[in-house]
Amino acid sequence: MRWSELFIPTLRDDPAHAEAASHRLLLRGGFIRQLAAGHYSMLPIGQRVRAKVDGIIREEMDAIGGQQVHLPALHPAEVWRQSGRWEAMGEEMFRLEDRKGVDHCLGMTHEEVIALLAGEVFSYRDLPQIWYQIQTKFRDEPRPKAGVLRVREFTMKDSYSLDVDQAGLDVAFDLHHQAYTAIFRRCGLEAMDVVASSGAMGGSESVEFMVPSPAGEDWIVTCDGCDYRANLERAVSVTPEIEDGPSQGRTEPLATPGIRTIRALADAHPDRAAPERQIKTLVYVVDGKLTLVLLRGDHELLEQKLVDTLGVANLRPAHPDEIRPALGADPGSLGAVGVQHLPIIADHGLAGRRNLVTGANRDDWHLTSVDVGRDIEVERWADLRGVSLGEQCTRCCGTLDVWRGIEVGHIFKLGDRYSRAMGAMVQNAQGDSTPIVMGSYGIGVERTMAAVVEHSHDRRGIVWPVSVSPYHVVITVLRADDPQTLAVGERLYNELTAAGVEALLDDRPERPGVKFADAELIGVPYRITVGPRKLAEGLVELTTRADMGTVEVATVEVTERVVRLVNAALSAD
RNA sequence: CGGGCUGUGGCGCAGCUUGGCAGCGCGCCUGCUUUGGGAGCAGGAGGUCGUCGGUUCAAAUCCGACCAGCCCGACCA
Repeated sequence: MRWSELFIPTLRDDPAHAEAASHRLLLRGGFIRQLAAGHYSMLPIGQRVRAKVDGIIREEMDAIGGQQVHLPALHPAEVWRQSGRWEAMGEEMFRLEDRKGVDHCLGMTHEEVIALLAGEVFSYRDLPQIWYQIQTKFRDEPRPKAGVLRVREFTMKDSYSLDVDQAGLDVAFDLHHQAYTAIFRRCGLEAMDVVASSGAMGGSESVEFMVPSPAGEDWIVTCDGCDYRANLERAVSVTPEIEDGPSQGRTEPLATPGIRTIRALADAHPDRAAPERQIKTLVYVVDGKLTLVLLRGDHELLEQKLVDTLGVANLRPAHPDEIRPALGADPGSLGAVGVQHLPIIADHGLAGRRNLVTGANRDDWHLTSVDVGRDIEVERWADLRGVSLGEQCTRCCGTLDVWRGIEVGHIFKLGDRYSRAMGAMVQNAQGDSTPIVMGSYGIGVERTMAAVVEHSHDRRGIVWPVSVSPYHVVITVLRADDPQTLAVGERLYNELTAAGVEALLDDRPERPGVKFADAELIGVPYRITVGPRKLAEGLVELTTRADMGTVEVATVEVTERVVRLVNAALSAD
């Protein structure tokens, strides 16, 4: 294509209000424009990049036997009511009514619709199946941010596996794991697979694909001694033993006027109330019911772990006016000693502990010499605490690191939750009717694009890998008004195009600086510079965007050289 | 939803304190010159100053409400 005929509205200045590198550079480079918070238009070169990512995804999905489908984005509420998610999805789902007053929603995901289709599979002989689509999803995010990294309307590749049993699901899951690894590698990303929480999807196992980036919104825990890696929501670490000393026989009250925090109590009584010797008592409302959540004083609750442990959707911290009638004190003086009427869930870090300090359920008083087993009736033990930087790995005793990542993909083993709800049954080899075992697998397409930019840019702009770049090579004609120079540019363009290389001919009547700056901003991996001076010696220049290295090449040889470079880059996948 | 900030030609901003002709840079259009790292000169086009209401002889400017956007947090398959 001739640049002079394209719509590539590059901006000379950084846009205000664009912090994340991908947001800033995709805007400046003329790839995207914002319509509203969380809704972006893809401009021509942005669409080309997205099509490249789509193409890689399709190739890899087809390679594992996936069949592409296309499902409606607008769903009747009835379908979601059948699975119970019409209520469970809450405010994140866009809902609307048609003219007859019937409820509908914009699809956030398609387990229900797929499970309905799966109802047309009757025999295990027709399994396994892998169905996928690349389609727009809608989620009413409370806070869209960072350009296309977190939006309310986006393209997702979602696929679904159907199997007769768990062993089949394991195979489909592994196939997707391999396909995702290949997809992200081909997009130039170093995506890491980490153990993850299944959240509201349900299911037995899930793995996220994370790209390390400060722009990411998830926290990832990795070990420096082994290959342990997990989302913070699932990560565990060694809890060092604390020496509590002998039991004191019974609890003792301690006047603590005005003290409301773990820190303040530790400062007031450093001898016996260090944070690790206190019990942190939190009160949550779980499905409408007050529940006490206990952790060691120096540990933080990771709410997702509580959600996963209890298997509930509705959970929030209790308000003080709900707590006082139940426990008789305000937050700051709460404890679980003697509490019989509320469920108590405690973190493993408190197991077997003695001589601890906790609130007395009486304002301005605490209790000392508290033994967890003796004085507190824990109904359920669980891993509830968040891992911190520098703690020990449970597998190898190595040191844990915590860093930010962008979630570009997530794969789930769902089981039969949706097939049961939607009536997707097959007959197995024994002739018994059995629910289809499903898996669900997603990739955020624009988020993957943005992750590539986050991962690969410099002060000049984006550095696309050949595989997803809007063009493979840009031919920068320095004097587009000089017929001979332009003719050489056009000849190279025609040769490259004929050889299957996607070339962009910069024939604009701009000065060289403008053309160089734009080419670097939009990140095309190779640039051929055609100027009258070098041309007189039969030479052009070939510049590699990644390192900005430039070599002079004979005009007659440059096409072959670029074809070789591009093909090498594409086949390296 | 809580906290902070911002809304003025396409982009980046000034003007607001102290009310009085709506400005600057870039970009855009025309012409001439220029052409290896975001050119120069000359002449132009383009703005309901986020919206609504109030105060006033007079509002971009003061007051109120609302809307939108950005950042932090909460939230988030």
